[in-house]
Amino acid sequence: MDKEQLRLSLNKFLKMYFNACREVYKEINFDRITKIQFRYLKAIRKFEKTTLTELADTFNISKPSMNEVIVKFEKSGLIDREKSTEDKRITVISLTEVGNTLATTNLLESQRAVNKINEALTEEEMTLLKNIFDRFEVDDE
Amino acid sequence: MDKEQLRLSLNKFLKMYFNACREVYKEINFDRITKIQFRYLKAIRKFEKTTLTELADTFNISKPSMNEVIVKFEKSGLIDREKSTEDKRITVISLTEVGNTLATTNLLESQRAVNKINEALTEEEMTLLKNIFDRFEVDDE
DNA sequence: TAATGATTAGGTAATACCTAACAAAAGGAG
DNA sequence: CTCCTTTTGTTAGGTATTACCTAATCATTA
Repeated sequence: MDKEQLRLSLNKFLKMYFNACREVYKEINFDRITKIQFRYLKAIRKFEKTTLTELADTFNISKPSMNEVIVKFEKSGLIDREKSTEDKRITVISLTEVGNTLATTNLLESQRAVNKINEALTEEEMTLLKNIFDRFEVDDE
Repeated sequence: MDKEQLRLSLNKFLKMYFNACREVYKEINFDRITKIQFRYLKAIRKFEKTTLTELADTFNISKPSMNEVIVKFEKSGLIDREKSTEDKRITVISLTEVGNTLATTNLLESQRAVNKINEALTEEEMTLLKNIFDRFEVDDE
């Protein structure tokens, strides 16, 4: 098969996906969040419950720097902070519902894309596509 | 078909694509370029030859602001500037080869992805995939 | 001579980092 | 059980970069 032709076809599919992304981003006001902030949010989500020190260590930045981010996240309603009862020095950080929505945009985007796939293809085609997609299994980071 | 299963398979494919992107970005040092700078580059590419005023008007920012960006682009070797011979007030802006490469990253990324598809699939499967991709034709912006 | 294109000078606000210093709490040694 | 050290979080103050701004100026054209 001619690679350039396949590339152009791939771009059609990708364009559909990125449109789905843009739709979702618009709906949840994703624009205000920067790349690095998004990475912090995803880390908090991964930890479920975490602390300032753990986050600062994870990203190799100083605690005051991390604190700045965390304070801003709290003011924006993306995280909750609660004093630990066992160790009163510790403040437990977790995502609010809004923060969780932002941190999991990939879920929303791909769900949206799947809906579009569902609309465009037959059952048989979807099965074909799924089988082909499964051929691209990669290790997680 | 179960949508969640299809979504997980889609993610495998997307992960392959984004890995291809990351490979390319690493190779061409894309990290230093911000989102908005990328948009400016793409605009210069679209115009082929343009001027400061045209760019400032296009993005609705002041000419000094635009100038700042342009000067930085020139210092980074992304654009060339040449005085017009017809109207000596005008400086014509165009992309260098490096700038063009950056502005067209999508090309490099999707080419890379196609190579990975080529490695993973048979001729028959690629034809199938191409036909399915073609079902997602969208209007350009 | 007025208008246009580009540029310089100087300023603001936001982001993303930093070090130094410190209070509160916890933990261990004697 | 008290004293000392460590840990956690926070404040204060600082830097560099990005992305914008207005005002003013210079060269050129109409």
